[in-house]
Amino acid sequence: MQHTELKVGELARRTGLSVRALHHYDEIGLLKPSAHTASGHRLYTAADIARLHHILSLKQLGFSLEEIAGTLGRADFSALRVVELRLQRAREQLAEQRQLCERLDAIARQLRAAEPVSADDFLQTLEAMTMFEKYYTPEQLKELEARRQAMGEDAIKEVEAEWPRLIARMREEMEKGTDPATEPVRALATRWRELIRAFTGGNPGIQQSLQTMSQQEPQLAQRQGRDPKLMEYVGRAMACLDAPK
Amino acid sequence: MQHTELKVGELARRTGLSVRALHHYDEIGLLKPSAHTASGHRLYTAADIARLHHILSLKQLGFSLEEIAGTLGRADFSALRVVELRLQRAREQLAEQRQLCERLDAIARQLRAAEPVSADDFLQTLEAMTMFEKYYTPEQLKELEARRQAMGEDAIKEVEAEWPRLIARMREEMEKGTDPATEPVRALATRWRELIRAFTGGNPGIQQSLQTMSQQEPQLAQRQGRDPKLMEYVGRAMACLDAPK
DNA sequence: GCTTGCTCCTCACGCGGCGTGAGGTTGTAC
DNA sequence: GTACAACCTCACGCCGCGTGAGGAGCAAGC
Repeated sequence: MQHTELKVGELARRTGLSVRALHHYDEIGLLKPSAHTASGHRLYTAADIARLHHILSLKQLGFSLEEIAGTLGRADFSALRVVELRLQRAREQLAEQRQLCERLDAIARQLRAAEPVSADDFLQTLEAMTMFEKYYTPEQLKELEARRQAMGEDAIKEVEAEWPRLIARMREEMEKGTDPATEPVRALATRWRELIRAFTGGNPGIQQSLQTMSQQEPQLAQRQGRDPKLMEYVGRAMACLDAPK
Repeated sequence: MQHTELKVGELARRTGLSVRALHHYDEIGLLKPSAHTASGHRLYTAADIARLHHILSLKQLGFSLEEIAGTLGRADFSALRVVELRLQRAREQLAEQRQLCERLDAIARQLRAAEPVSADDFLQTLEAMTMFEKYYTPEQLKELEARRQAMGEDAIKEVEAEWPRLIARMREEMEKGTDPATEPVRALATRWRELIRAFTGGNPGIQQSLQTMSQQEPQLAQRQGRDPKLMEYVGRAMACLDAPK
């Protein structure tokens, strides 16, 4: 029984840790070898090795070195409570990871479905997605996704291409000073309303979220050419649609 | 259009970032404000803000600041490839998180089922579990778990209490020098075999894993009092069981 | 004895993404 | 003029080590 004390290298080899890690544990007081040679080499006894195994067990469960030190420090801890707390944290992290995967997967699917996308388009899409996640509830997002699926890729692209044209034509009329109650503004406003309805599906919650978003994020509308003046003009045209001719 | 340039504080407020974070992005060259006041205050232009939004989008997807800088640096990257790589990483992390949750949950269940457990028992159980995860395949672990469920807590405890007694009695006989072919060693060996069979369920894979574990981890057996000499004695007793009387 | 080659030792900096001061200047309001 | 907020630039701290640098201990072969 003379060879029970190990030097760092040996212990590192047996546990799969690095020598540096063992040095670190020594530094922070987590595992101090109970003996040293005359020349200062660390000697780990059987008790040290047992402690190290406990440390590694707790480490596998995701505890920080500080938590491990605290736990091993006083032996009167409630194991169940410790584990349950850790489990709760792990569950939260799991949920976050899952969300992240879903986000990435959604983006990847979009990218695969679309033509090779320019970097700019990609970043713009990303921004739109984060915006959506900010203003729409998860259920609303699911409904929107379902509607997109139902419409099909091509139809979506058509709509996305139509919007800028519609906005441009509306602006023309506004700048010409056309009365919003008359044609062709009535027709444009009707189409405008149709496109919005195609998006919301008539869901009042989604309508509400859409409105909130466009109010809170004016720069988004701005980039699409929907500045406040134009929107006011469109608003008047809509009102005229509802009013009897 | 005179108020489009923002100072750090304003930008921080609008994005939810900290001023320090923006300083950091400046330091590492990720987002350098394109203008400064005469006195050196940072002024973020609309373009800077747009870039920041891109940065935040990519950050939400779990990219590191360095990766983001690289991605935004050259505009010719393949969005799909970038996202797919990130997705792969995220999936791996998700799998790890899930495993961790399962481990923690298994331990929590054990702790809830058992009486209030001492810290030492807890750590010992942990060690046993990590050992098991090392030597048994996931399917084998599931089978073991199922068999435990079927046996019930109390039966398991009885067996766990019986083992040390059985080992002690076997050691007595060995030290008395009893012929392993005779009673009462035959009875003890028979019981020994029964207990092992109750554990393995006769599954040859599990039998194999059990053997591998006890060979690779002699200190585990040692702590239970099953030293090499005793095991050799048991082995002889087993052989006598199989041989005709 | 001396060298070779391995293991051991003690500093000490580095990573990522900032938090958190310290200590000083600028800008704005009363 | 004076308060107070917002800005500035260092610079250290976190966590769990990796990765050297520069030197001493230790067994084996010449």
